[in-house]
Amino acid sequence: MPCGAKNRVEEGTMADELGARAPKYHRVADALRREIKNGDLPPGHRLPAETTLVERFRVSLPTIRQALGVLRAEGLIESRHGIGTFVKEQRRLQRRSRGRYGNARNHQKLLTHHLRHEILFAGRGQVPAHIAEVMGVEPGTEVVIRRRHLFNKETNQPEEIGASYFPVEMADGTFLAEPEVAPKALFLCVEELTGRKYSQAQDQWIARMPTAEESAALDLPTGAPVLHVIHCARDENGDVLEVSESVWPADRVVLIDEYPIDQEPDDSAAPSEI
Amino acid sequence: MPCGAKNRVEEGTMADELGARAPKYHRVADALRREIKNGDLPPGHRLPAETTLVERFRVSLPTIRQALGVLRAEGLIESRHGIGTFVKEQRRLQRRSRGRYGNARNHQKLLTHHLRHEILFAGRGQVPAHIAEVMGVEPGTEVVIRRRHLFNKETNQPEEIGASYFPVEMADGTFLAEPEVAPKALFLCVEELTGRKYSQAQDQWIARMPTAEESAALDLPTGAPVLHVIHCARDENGDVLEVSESVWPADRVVLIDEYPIDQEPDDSAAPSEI
DNA sequence: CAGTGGTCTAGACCACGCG
DNA sequence: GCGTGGTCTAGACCACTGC
Repeated sequence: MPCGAKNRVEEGTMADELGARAPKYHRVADALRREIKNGDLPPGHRLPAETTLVERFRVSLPTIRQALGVLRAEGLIESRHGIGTFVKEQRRLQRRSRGRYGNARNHQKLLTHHLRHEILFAGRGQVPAHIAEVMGVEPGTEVVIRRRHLFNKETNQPEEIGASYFPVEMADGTFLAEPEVAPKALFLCVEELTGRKYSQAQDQWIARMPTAEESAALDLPTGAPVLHVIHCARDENGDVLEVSESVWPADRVVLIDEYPIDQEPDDSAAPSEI
Repeated sequence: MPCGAKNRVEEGTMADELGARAPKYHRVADALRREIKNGDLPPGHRLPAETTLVERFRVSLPTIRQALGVLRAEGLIESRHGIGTFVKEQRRLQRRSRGRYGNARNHQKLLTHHLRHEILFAGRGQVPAHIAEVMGVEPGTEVVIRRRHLFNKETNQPEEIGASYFPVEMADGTFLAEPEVAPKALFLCVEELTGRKYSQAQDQWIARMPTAEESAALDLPTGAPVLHVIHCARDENGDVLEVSESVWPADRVVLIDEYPIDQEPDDSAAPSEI
């Protein structure tokens, strides 16, 4: 540094907001975050080049890059190699989660007609550990698996990674094990094939960071998390008819769930000690 | 580098897994990830020191740190300053989301008896923009707000950040605007105070990266996302009784939702074009 | 005190997208 | 070609923890 001033980051603009002892990258991130939040840097706008920020904040390039890394992890900005760094559009598509069942019974069609289905795999396979747990079977048990990617028909953007798992004795030999797109909602197919009715469900909601595969398949920017739902449907006897899971890019999608609130005390739901 | 070999990262161990053109930090992350996944580095185990990894992989310290940053962002490891870097325990606490209502009607008590409540604020205030939207009021409208932090009684770890918002004309002047912990589930209090019944709900599920405040309040490791639910409850006329939101540390909590599946086609849920 | 991770620097070269 | 971000290096010093 030319003069003796230590810890000077755009003196006067931000020195008083955080203690002077906060890391430089933190203070740079804070200053940029404030400009984004208050509208000086609106969504879609390009940030100054990293080298420009180096001059402006009087810190080194790696420090600037660390600051941008913070904002990237917060989902506020997105960098495109060779082009620049941009303020992200914060709009999320709204997708229905549970109105699904009643809606599909009504219209007897695919649950998600605004999406293009791509069946990656359909057939027998070993159940993954996290699915085995909710299915109540040993890890590695053979099940019928259907893996799919769903794309937005308009933008062609990937919007969901999904998979369904069925007990072998129920689904093997049926078209559930064939890679054609089903003619209507899967659960209606299962009900027809087996004569059993979907009557109760359990959903597990998980937020986590994506695997490298998910990151590529969903076209996720670095640092963006995913929303992962594991859905287990049973008949009235409590036998598992289907376990399905979906993974959404959380920076682009919010899930909406609408349901009635019971007016009566509820004993049916096992009160699991948690 | 002493010899001319470019792109040599622990030659022979990993060079063939990814193309030799993959970034070094990527290949280092991959090698460590594999050791974690296959159990060579079990949960809770300490990784070798960064300087040790420098020697082992023959790359520079910043590169090792970048690789560890990848794994940290995936939630696989956690660094503790002055101590070391550890493989994270992947267990998540299971918390119920929806059984809530029926359960609480049954037992007439607090929804979450395993948690310690800390009321941060109770009283009138301006409704935040994202809540105003679901409430159907102008941003900045005055509402009654209750903000709370919930801690695990056993471990004393923060487990949820929550807030409830009520229309002023409904809640002002009642104990809902006072900072004492309510004697039973809030919605039962509201039903008693207003004589109106909670009859329908909408939940929005969002996964995102935490703000700095949330990161501190929930004691989140760097790179861990949060699960954010915005819950809107209405009476049978469609009037909003309460909007509440909860933010959970996604690396420690999974939300469980159990519900019956309708046997009849459902027309009630507005089919919103999405 | 020694060992750990956290911050910061001043460079270098590469890969990408566009004009 | 030029400007952008992506990768990588060899250092330095600081801050935290536990012995």
